[in-house]
Amino acid sequence: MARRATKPASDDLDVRKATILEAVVSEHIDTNQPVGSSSVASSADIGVSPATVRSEMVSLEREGYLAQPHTSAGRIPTDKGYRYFVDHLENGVLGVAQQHQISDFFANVRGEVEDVLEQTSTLLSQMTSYTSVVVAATHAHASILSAQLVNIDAHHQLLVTVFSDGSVVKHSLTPSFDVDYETCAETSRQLNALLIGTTLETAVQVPSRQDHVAQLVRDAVAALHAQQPTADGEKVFIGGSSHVADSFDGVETVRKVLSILEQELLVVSLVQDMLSRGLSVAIGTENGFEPLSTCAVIVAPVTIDGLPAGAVGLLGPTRMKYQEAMAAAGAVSRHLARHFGGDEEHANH
Amino acid sequence: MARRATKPASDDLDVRKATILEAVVSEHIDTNQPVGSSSVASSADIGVSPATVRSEMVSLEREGYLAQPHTSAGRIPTDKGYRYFVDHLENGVLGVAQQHQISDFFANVRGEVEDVLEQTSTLLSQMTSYTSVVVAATHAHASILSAQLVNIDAHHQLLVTVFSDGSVVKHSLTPSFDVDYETCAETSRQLNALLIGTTLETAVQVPSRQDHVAQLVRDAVAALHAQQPTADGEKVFIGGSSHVADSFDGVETVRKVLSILEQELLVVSLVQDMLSRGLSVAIGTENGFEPLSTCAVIVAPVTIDGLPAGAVGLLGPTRMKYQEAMAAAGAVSRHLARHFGGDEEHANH
DNA sequence: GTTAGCACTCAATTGTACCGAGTGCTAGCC
DNA sequence: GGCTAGCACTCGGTACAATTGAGTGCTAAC
Repeated sequence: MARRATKPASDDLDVRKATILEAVVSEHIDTNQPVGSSSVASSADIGVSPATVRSEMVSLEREGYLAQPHTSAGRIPTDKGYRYFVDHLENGVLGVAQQHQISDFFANVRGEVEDVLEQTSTLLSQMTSYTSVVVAATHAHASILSAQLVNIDAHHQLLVTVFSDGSVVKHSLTPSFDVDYETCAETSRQLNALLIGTTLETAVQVPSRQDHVAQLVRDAVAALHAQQPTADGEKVFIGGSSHVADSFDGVETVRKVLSILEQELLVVSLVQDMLSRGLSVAIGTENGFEPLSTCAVIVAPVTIDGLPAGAVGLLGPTRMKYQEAMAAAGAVSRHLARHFGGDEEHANH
Repeated sequence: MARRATKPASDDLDVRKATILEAVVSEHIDTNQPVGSSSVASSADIGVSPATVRSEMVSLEREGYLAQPHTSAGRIPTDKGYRYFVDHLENGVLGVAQQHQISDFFANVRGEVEDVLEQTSTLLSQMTSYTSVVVAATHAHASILSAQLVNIDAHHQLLVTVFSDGSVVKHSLTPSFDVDYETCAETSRQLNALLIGTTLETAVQVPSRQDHVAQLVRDAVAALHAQQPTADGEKVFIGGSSHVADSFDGVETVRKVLSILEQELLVVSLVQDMLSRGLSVAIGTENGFEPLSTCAVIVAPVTIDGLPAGAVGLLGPTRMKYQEAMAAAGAVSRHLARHFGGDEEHANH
């Protein structure tokens, strides 16, 4: 009660305690069962009896790394225990088969950026058996390459805007007056003159004239700049949500997690939040969403030509296989960066 | 064994049998429990004793409408039993609250078609507590209003095509030669001359010259016409997949169903198949996918200005609340048609 | 044709005993 | 002083039997 021996406040543990903790965590990840002192003691490199392990476990429990479901059961890692485990994990290497799987995928993938990202998310979830998340960053900073107003019919026009990052956005206009082809063409010309080279963050000077073309230009610019800062253009691709069903016990947990995944905005903000806090793994309550308190989330930022371009992530139970999952996420993120970056081809073959 | 009394082959039942069957089905839908003879007997308008009900049930079981989990349990409807029930359901009316919910939604909804459909799917799943599916038909028959080649950089061009149904499609081109702005503009002009007014099913005569512009035109047309007939442009929006978790007992079933839902092509073909067979409800094995054999699927086609434009659907357990669900799907489908059809506004306000 | 009565079946529940994995503590050992 | 063998104790899980009760099928009488 009074004096503790060596490391009081530091989060560093005794070598032996660390070994024990790691043994408990990895065995629990394997078996999903409470881990007892004897199986830890027999676990290879601990030359010490179960009794000793036990007393160390008591201490680890007092310090919050382990917990006991009930008196006569083994120990389970707490979030803090997992955290220690993850922090002291050396970077894993991917199996050769998986490396090949990734390379093959990126060698053969076709289609537009969105298609590639969607398939990437499927790949990642198949590789890991966890639910995967691929987030493509907003194009708020991309400049406009082209803006064109297309006449659907007299009362419906479509503003089609192409950005320098290759994204295309459409906005419907429904003016109260009739519009003909020529008016559209003229509006397109003025829009191009006005918008090309600007970003969505640039303020532009719209014409104040009262004619129809000016009116359309104003409407178009307004529609374009009206992007909700929330829906912001991030695209999210979620793959393998069926894995949620086998990652968690308890239907209620499954429902909660699925229900979070349905809200893409939440997912985006979770990932963004982790990136901004510099976290690559969020364990249990660390992610800030109560319904996800039995989940762990792994993210790996994707950086293309030095710029943040999004992230890939994995969501699994706290008892997930961190090393494998982190290695997979990392590898896929690097491949993505290479695929879209620099001198490489942009999307299509 | 020899003679049966009245209706031998017809799928029509005795009035009393029908009443009993309906009582069993609706009580089982309410309780998710096998239904016994006595609770059917006491169920209102059957002026008959449990014993009589029992002997009728034996006969219903022989004819395949009911099944018994085990000897001393009540009866459960078979798929055939549900089918009879559904076929003899008079059209339900939606609750006032729900009618309001739908009207409010469509009065306030903003954004492009895709956004509206996505939100519609969320609406439908929230109203019914089932997983919803919204399918927007392909634009194979829509004609091209505009085709433009935009220069991303010297080696990357984006072909942006606008169709008469308001859809916008992009295709990346990566020619092996450098392309400048003027080449792009000229290509765009030729593409427009060539493509405007055609559909993707129209064959077009591409130029056979060897200059860069002609090359680009050929590439662009090829990319445009290369649409997989499968991925065909149908958009699918799935809402409320978390409801899968509380619709089914058994993690394995949940996993299977989610895993089907992940494969959008499967979902589309399921819906298309049902539409082409003129089915509005597929119960259990009727839907043709083994993993969905404990599911029922409801679809309601969406017809805009007389043309098939897609469908809305609901997926739940075979013991779903058919009347409510069908009413909801029907109402939403009608509102969608009105929202996008005729003189109404196209998408935006 | 209907039904009351009855014997029967079988899942679900309850109670009991037991096993064993795992613990915490302590006394003795190195 | 740290480690460990030994031991009493805890408590979830399992196995088994007894009991309950919802529900059936059959039959004889109305």
